[in-house]
Amino acid sequence: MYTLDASAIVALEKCLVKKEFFKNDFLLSEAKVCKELYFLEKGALRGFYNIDGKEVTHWFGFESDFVTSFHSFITGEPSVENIQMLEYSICWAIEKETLEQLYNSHPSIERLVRIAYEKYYIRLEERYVNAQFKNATQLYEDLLASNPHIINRVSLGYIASYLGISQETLSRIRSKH
Amino acid sequence: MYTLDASAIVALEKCLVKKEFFKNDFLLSEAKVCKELYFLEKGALRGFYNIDGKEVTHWFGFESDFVTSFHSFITGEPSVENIQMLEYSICWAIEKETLEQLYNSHPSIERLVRIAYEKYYIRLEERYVNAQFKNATQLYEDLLASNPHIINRVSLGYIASYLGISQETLSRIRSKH
DNA sequence: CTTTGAATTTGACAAATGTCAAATACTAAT
DNA sequence: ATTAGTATTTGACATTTGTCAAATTCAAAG
Repeated sequence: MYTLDASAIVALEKCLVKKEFFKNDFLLSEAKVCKELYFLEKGALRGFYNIDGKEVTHWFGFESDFVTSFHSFITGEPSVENIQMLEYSICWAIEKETLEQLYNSHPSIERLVRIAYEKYYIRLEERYVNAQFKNATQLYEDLLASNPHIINRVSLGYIASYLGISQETLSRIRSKH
Repeated sequence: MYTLDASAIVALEKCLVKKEFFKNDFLLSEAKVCKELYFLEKGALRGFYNIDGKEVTHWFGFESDFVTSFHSFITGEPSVENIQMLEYSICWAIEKETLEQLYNSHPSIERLVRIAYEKYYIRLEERYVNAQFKNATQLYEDLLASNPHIINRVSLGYIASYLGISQETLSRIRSKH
């Protein structure tokens, strides 16, 4: 893991704003432009779309994750997704403009972000390939193997959605142990 | 689109190596560590996995794309994917170590890459959500709408694989206009 | 401990897509 | 133009997963 130099840490800390949220609070609602990036110190949350009247959870965030609607944050367009807390959570927020000023004054911060994007990119790529080429049972077993803690913190309806399968199918998979 | 300052362009050009490939040549074979990033000036290629004895194409590259096995390039682990040319192509290659030296001497190059990752991340995210929550017909129609040129340059078997559906299903969708 | 609402499971059936084999169409080289 | 090899389409059927409704289980509040 890349670590910032001391002066960058000082500069960054001056720009972070602590925000607390309770279960079910929204960090972001669709149609709003997301102008902040968040670091999730404690808690859990989900990103979801409303598609044809249904909520589709496509992503979870946990401790130490960077969180935002990346599409909205990067493009400046209104968000098409919602971010909602699954538990009481503590976030540190930074404005997009502030972050970009920090990039100019502290290249090590831009490097930290570049490396974070690399990590997140390959993580998403792996999920993508799995989702497309594994069946429902394999997806669930892989999740159990790689992120067993999710099962204990997230309700099964959200997990089914995250895996791209119906809740009933997930339930049937679980009933076969 | 972000543009480099003049000195960065000069420095970068000194580090790029031109490579030509013919149709069906491999840019990368699985099990090899991918230590280079490529800029595709001209041509087309595909990334694919061998899963259970079947080739699964999960990605295409065209003119102006950055190309590599991101997982292998970033982690330094052996590639699990192959990259193969679909046509005669011209690439510009840069070594990972060389690129990292350029990050240090020219922050604008690191910025260019950071912005490229942002773009690639949200592109992948969009594909991911589509793949998971649209049916085969919608996926094909979306592809026609957003990337009509792909149909003319890539064989249907690869496109079916890319969309995560069987070639027969794609053929039946097409027969209904 | 009981109640109430939410979460999860189960059953019956429908729909979408995959698989395998065969037929047809296309392409490039002779 | 002919041929050989490849790409694409079609048919018949199997399999997986989704949908809807109902039953059951769980969890929090009183």
